[in-house]
Amino acid sequence: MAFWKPGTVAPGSLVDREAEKDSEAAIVTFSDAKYSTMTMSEQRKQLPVYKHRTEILYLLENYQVVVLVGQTGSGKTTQIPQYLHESGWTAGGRVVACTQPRRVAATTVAQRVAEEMHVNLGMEVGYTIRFEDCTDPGGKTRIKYMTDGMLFREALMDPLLSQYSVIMLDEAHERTLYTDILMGVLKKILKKRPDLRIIVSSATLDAEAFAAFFSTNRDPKDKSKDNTAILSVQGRMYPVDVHYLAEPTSNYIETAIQTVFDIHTKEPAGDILVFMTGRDEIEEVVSEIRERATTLPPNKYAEILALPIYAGLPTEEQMLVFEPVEKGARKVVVATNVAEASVTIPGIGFVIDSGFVKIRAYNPQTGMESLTTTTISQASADQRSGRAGRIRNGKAYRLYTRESFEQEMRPASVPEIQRSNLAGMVLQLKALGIENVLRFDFMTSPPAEMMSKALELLYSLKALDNYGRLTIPFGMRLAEFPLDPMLGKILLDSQAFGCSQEMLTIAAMVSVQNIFVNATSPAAEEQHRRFGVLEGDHITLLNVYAAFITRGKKSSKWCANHLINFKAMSRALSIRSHLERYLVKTLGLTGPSQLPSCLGADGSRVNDPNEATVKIRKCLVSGYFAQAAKIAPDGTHWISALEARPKGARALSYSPTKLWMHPTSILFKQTPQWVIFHEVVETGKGKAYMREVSAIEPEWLGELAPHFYVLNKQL
DNA sequence: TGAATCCAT
Repeated sequence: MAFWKPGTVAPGSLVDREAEKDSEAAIVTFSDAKYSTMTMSEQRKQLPVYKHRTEILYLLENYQVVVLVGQTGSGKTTQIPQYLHESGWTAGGRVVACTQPRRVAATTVAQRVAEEMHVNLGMEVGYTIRFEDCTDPGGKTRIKYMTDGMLFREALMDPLLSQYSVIMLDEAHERTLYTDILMGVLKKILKKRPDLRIIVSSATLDAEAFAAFFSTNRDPKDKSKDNTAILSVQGRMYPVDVHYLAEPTSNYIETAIQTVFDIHTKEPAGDILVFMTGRDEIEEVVSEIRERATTLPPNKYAEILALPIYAGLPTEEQMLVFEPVEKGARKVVVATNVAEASVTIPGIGFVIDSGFVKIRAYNPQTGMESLTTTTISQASADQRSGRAGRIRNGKAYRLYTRESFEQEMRPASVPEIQRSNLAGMVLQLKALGIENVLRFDFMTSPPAEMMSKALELLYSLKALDNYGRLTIPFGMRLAEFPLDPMLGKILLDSQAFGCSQEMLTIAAMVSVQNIFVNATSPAAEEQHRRFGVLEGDHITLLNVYAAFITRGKKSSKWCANHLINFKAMSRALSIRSHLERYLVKTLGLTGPSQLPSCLGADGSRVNDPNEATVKIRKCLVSGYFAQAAKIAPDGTHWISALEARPKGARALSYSPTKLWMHPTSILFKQTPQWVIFHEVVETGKGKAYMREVSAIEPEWLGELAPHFYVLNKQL
């Protein structure tokens, strides 16, 4: 059976593919080098998805949207794009895209597929992630792995995504912000491009919902009008025995530790993975296990090795969890949610699940994000348990009752789009020509209040006009910038302030996390202070960066000496150079040398330093004016400047806000009267901490944002 | 006066 691909003149034929197989098999006998060729192709056929190859291709002929329910280990991500390529979907210069929620996934999967196809990565098979385009500039790339956010951005350049014949939205059940928006955008594109095909790869739970979202069939009785189909593919997973607590625990940390020792003393070999919510808990569990392990009779039980893993941990320490332990010893990895989907630790036979996770949620009333410990969803619980069944039969110990799982946990987590700051996304939708964003077809709509808040901010940044239309050229330029709108505005305005070089550095530095290694230690604080200035964190970061490229010669040794995270600095360097390229292009300049600086090229202050820091901080105010605060009378905290706005000019939904200086800020022990800040994080204890803070003069708010702080005498 | 789930552009 041959398949016809809409819009193609050269359908692939099974004859060709049979010939390929023959030649491969024939060559095998000649050399060991080619032997690996056969094993790779044999390996491909062993994957569960291979059995569904014909069916997948058939469905794609007949349905615009195929929802693929595929469990872990089915091989869908690496194989389906290859099947499409082999059967002609990439003929005529067209491309098959496969989106991933994470950068690492996009790069590693592309690497693997390039190996399977015996091509160089970046040619027939490539990937695109932010700031890294590993595809063929000559247009030879046929299979493209990319982050979901990148595909969304590509729609800005080409609203019909015309080069793609098939787009596979992988891991759609994770419901990331960009996957969700892409679904709405693709639904619109499908109306104009009947030749386009979409594969939505999802977990069992929401397959019907995805299909219903894309369905254009208004007549459920007439199946011939269906444009969507659902297909299930088995995974390669071993069964996992799930155990619940008989009674709820009041202390899951202690219960987790006890369960570790129960497993260790009663169960056969196999490493243990423990899910906790954050660094503090992880360190506590790890040190308790280490301590109690010393009391076990050494000749009776194997050695037990407890290791932490979380995103903020330095890379070298993270790597330890992937190393095999000595024979006979048992590894206990205590992890945050990184181990649920982002990181796979080999050799896990047992999972202990606290049932909790920290999630970030945006509060439109205060414009702040909070970080709170929440009960996980049933889908998360199953995903966590599944981590025990990757090598052989496993066991999962859930530190909650079956009743709690069935009655208290929601089936799936709240989609990201319902708990995010939507300003950047709304701006990009406007740039895509979607004027009425409130009526955009979302798979799950965000709360109306979050949309209003986003529109209000964009209006105050002058990216939207009185009618809610994108302003030209400013709003359009801002939308094209791959940054948060407030940060984007300071870069676009930096030319007028004469400090573009400095703002590029600052924007890059606030975009990476954990510049200081182990920032809470006294030694790290001391190093931090060496770069510190009273103007605040932004200029301190500028000093760190300048020292890194001049005195530090971009070396890892210098970083180690100053307790600075080398990986973070390298990333900042790369982000900066990309932002620089964008800024040069957006401003219509010929090269980076045309971008003004208020300091010397090497970061030393050749001009009046005071004048320079004023320029930089004023420029920050031009983008961050909505995030300003004034010190409280008792000097212990700050009050959001929104409080100082006249009633009529206050945010639609406004509540007065106390803000605290984050202990990692260089201004922690200082009392600047007025500040602006990059972000606020509200912790579980209900305290809102400002991060990346700079001292400002209140007059600047009136001068640079008169439309925002209307006639305010209090400033 | 004291603190960091995790991604993405």
